[in-house]
Amino acid sequence: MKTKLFIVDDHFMITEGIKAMLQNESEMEWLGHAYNADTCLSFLQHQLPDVLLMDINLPDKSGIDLCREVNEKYPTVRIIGLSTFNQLSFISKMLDNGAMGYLLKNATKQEVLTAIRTVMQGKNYLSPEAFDMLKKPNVEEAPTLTRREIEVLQLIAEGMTNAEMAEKLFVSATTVDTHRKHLLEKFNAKNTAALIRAAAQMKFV
Amino acid sequence: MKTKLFIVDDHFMITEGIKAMLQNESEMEWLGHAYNADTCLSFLQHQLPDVLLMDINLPDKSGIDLCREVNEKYPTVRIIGLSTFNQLSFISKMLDNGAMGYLLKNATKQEVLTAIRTVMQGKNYLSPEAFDMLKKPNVEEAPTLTRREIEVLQLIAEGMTNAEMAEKLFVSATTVDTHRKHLLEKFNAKNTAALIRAAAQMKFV
DNA sequence: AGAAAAATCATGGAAAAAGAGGATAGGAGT
DNA sequence: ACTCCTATCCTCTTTTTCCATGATTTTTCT
Repeated sequence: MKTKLFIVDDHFMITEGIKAMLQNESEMEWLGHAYNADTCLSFLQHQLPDVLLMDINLPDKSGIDLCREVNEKYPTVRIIGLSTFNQLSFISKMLDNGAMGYLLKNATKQEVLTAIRTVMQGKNYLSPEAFDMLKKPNVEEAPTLTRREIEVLQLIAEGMTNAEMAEKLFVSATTVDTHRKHLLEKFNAKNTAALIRAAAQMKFV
Repeated sequence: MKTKLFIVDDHFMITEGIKAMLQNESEMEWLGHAYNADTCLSFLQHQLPDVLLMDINLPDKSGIDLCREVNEKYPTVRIIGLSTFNQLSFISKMLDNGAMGYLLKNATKQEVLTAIRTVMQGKNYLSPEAFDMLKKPNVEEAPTLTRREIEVLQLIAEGMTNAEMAEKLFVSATTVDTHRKHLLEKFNAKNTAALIRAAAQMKFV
């Protein structure tokens, strides 16, 4: 029984590269590729691959959303996430959303084959780089912010002072200052600079 | 006379993809590939391609630097820059440093061939996306920072004060403060918060 | 209805950053 | 030789943030 493969990635070179790497492997069957999430979902309606290689960045939606969607509708499809090195922070999100493996785009043929075989055995596969990334304890849990705190956070990021925000929000400057203090606490930040960096990393600003 | 091609890119899938795309083209001769700038430069010492496809991100140095270097040493080599969509801001730098063309990694086989043929005629080739990018004056151009400024910027983002940075960098606090002032100017930021947000958006921190 | 969370306001002081104005020295490039 | 850039250092003043410690009112949830 051959392993049926499908890939969704908007970079033609990547899809061609994988195809070239795997086309001489007798155990692999190449079903085809898609350049965006929509086309991928349409394909899945009439044929299901065993393994779906998925870029985390797609033109119409994030690979993370697509991953969850595919996993809900077609739980038998094993998903392997793909990304370049600078997007490693998305690994855990992909895995949370049902991906069974993760590869970087500079993976060798051998590594790709190993990844596919591993997930076919029902096990998880992480590239060494992805593994390193996951090892380090993720202290960067996004805190829960109140409506007002989000508002203040975003104004801070725009460069406004407490007095300016107070005027804009029709409250006193001390109120703004209190929200600000809570933000520093919630983000565990020493000062504004650390706060905004953390907030930026967590996509708040 | 065949067109001799060489590619330098640290993503195996990309090099394989291009090879697969072009290997059946009789006018193209595949010289090989390199995964980093060093290997590429070694190769060029004994054989020169007509066209060099070059990723803008390499493990040992930026494609931009490599581009300049190759252009100075081997001006006959026509360089085509390669990147994914989110790195478009480097286009003009590559072109400034001697690249004759620019392709995105989701280029089709047809586009790659067109690019190679165009630069072989001594003309510039830009992918449509790259062209769009160059057309619109990007107000959010990342400023050019000095080595020290980058250092200070990153320490600010970590939440350090001027005094702490001064100690760490073995300079006086006023020096750090000067770098800080220059950063505010270069990023056009009112204060630290705006600075860090801008820097985060431009991937400096 | 009652508890918890959120939003509001305050005082006073210490620490840090921002703004304005300099200066000196080395290196790269013209 | 000369300019520009980088990196270094300085003073003084004002503004802003950070810290500590409080409190009241409104909203939300159980």
